[in-house]
Amino acid sequence: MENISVFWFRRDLRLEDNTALNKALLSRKKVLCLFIFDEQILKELPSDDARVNFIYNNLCRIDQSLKLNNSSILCVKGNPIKVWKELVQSYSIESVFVNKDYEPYGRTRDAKIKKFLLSKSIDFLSFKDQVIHEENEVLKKDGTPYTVFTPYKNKWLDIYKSKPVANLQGYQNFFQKIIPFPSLYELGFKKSSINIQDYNISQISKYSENRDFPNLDSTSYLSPHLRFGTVSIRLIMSKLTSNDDVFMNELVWREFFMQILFHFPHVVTQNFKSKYNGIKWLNKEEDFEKWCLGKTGYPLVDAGMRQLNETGYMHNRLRMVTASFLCKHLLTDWRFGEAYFAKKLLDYELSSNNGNWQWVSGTGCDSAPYFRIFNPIEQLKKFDKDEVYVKTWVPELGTDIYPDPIIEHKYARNRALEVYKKGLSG
DNA sequence: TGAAATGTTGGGGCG
DNA sequence: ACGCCCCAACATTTC
Repeated sequence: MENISVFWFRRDLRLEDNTALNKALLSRKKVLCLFIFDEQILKELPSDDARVNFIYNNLCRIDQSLKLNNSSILCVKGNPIKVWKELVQSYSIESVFVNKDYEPYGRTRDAKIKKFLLSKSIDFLSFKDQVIHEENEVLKKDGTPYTVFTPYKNKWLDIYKSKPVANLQGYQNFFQKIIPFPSLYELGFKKSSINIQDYNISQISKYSENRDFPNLDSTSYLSPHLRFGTVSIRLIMSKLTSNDDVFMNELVWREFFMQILFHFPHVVTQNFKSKYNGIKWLNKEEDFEKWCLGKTGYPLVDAGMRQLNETGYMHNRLRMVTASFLCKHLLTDWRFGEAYFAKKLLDYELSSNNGNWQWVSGTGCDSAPYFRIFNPIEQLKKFDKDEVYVKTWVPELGTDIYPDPIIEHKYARNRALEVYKKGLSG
């Protein structure tokens, strides 16, 4: 049996500028491409999940280009460790190439599989690909991680050197075998009504002037593509100019929260700052329901939530407004909001979602102070003055079907200040 | 990547 | 001309 390398696709669904794939193709062994639909993860998802659809469509696209070269993606569904145990029986594998995953679940999974493969004398080689700087590349002088954004960003920029984007080399090195690609139905899923759209790089140059105005719809729609790796972060960085510093900041925030999650994995379930542990959340079920459905009676909050529910996207400013409303006005634990966003957002990324929810709730590292409370009426005046955005998503606005405010702003504000103050310790 | 409360200033109306 | 009041506009502090 021919010795081969395996390249395992995970959240890097592209052939272009893919670090581990390029390394594999240069390894002088034929490269078999693999994707595993992890049943552990899939079983939590609805059968028409848009993100599964997106992954599936991108794998199909890649499989089609590989088939032009008499190769294929081996696409299977199962428990990753079990899949690997079968694979080493069916193929004579010399090395396995992956791009590094930094999330707790991925790290545990990879460690287990690496151990198994090494026991079979198979190399497990992992590479930095989804970030510019990974967890231990941006550290303070004493070698510990940053927990404050600005100094982190300064160091990040300080050590950034642009690298040329790698071209795909060695198409002829793909393992020559045509393997049928499973249908979405065979994987236990069906077509979603929600679509992940292409990104639009040309919006980036206007990011700093437009970013606060949701009605302009001037977002790049990059986030799901960075999440699933359908574009490389190096390619995006290479498109930025010195005028794009505000946009670049957001990319640095992305890596800031990734390294926070890496070094402080307790944030997944706990406050980053334990002195906020004493906050007495009200967690009223009916309030949370109304927030989820976009029926709070605050037009801007409701518009944001309905945009999320209907499209899987939410404009950045609305993420702050809706999150602040849930935590501060409704005194609902940020974990409920985080879980809802995780379920709905097409660009859901554990590190960013968790980091930003904790930022809003005041419990996170370098977060907004607890007494900073967004006024949804003021925010509407400032950022959607002509009410174009709110009317798009809340068509019944102004009629008597539209509900009265769930809570009075001034009362809610004072209540939040009190409850937060009382809950603080240390 | 807030907002409200409080403080200060300065112009205009008026006696 | 002057002091007084009112209040808008802006600045600072507080939450």
